[in-house]
Amino acid sequence: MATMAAGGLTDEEQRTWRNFARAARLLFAQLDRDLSRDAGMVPGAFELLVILSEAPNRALRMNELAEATLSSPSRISHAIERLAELGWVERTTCPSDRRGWLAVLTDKGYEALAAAAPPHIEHIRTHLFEGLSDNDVAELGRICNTILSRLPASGAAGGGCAAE
Amino acid sequence: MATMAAGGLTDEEQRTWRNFARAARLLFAQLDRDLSRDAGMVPGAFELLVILSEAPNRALRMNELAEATLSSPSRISHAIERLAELGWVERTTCPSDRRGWLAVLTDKGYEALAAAAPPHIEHIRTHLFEGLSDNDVAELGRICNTILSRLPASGAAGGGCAAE
DNA sequence: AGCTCCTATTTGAGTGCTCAACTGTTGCTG
DNA sequence: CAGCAACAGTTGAGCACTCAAATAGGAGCT
Repeated sequence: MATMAAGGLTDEEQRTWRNFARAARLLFAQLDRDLSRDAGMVPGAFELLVILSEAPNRALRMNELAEATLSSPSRISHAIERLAELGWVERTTCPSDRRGWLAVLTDKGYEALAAAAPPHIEHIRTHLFEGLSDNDVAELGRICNTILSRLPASGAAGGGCAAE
Repeated sequence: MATMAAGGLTDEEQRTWRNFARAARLLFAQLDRDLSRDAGMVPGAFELLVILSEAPNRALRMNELAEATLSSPSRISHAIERLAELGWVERTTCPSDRRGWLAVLTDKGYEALAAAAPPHIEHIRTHLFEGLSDNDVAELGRICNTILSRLPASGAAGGGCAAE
């Protein structure tokens, strides 16, 4: 029944596209659920905390956060406000540029991250990697890197940014 | 800097995970933007229209829609209401089960889908497939299918459901 | 019939995201 | 050193999704 969604894709491409979309969405949904159940963490908060924890002085400017998470300044602004209400980050003015703000990970935020990380990583392993061979993992990484490199404003190759 | 997010993953796994997550999110975000720009279609609406268009009589029950799109009954209920307001679907009572409702794709909805599909597919090709070899496509499909098959409540293999 | 449990769906409150203004800074240019 | 475009970030409205509660019909048992 290769009707509407078929267009100019081969059968193989259609299958791959649907599998890729389903796998990605289901996987992210599962991980988000796990994270919110285990750590009471809203989807996306974890990523912000990780990135901050890896930054020098555990601090980053808002636009750097936006870039690192591939999201809009607006989203970062809202999200950091929520994290600040939880006491997980603090905002300090940027010394070198009075327009800017630094989001700083607090000790409390670091602890929340430290508590959330191990189960989360375990879930990534069980849901994503456990069924894949070493070769599959390498192939998947390579292919995704290729996809990334062709997407607008991606920052592909090796892991991008300072987030590694 | 393999700190918090490292845990029990190898370097290769970390790289693959980050590339996969970035590629998937960036790709979906791009396609959603394209779709909403070209067709004024909210993310997710397209998928519903496709599934309805492929169903017998262009009609499906709410729970079937939920299953096919891997989403909650609640989301379907809200989403179909929005599509109904646009005149793209209609709701009729289900003859065999008075609890149920059928969502039926209208001609207007079919036209909207027919207009939206070609550019969308073209975008899938350019963003996802154009940089991949035939072998990459096959590998990616196979790997995603493996991932799917190990995820709870997935319905993997060959394309799942009637959606092919 | 009547009871009870299960399934199908809707509803509404709450929350996070997007998009389009808006405020305040910086730094280039004449 | 004005003037002004570009930049950094916030704000608020609007919308889509989630979760829990509510409605309502079916199915099986006695």
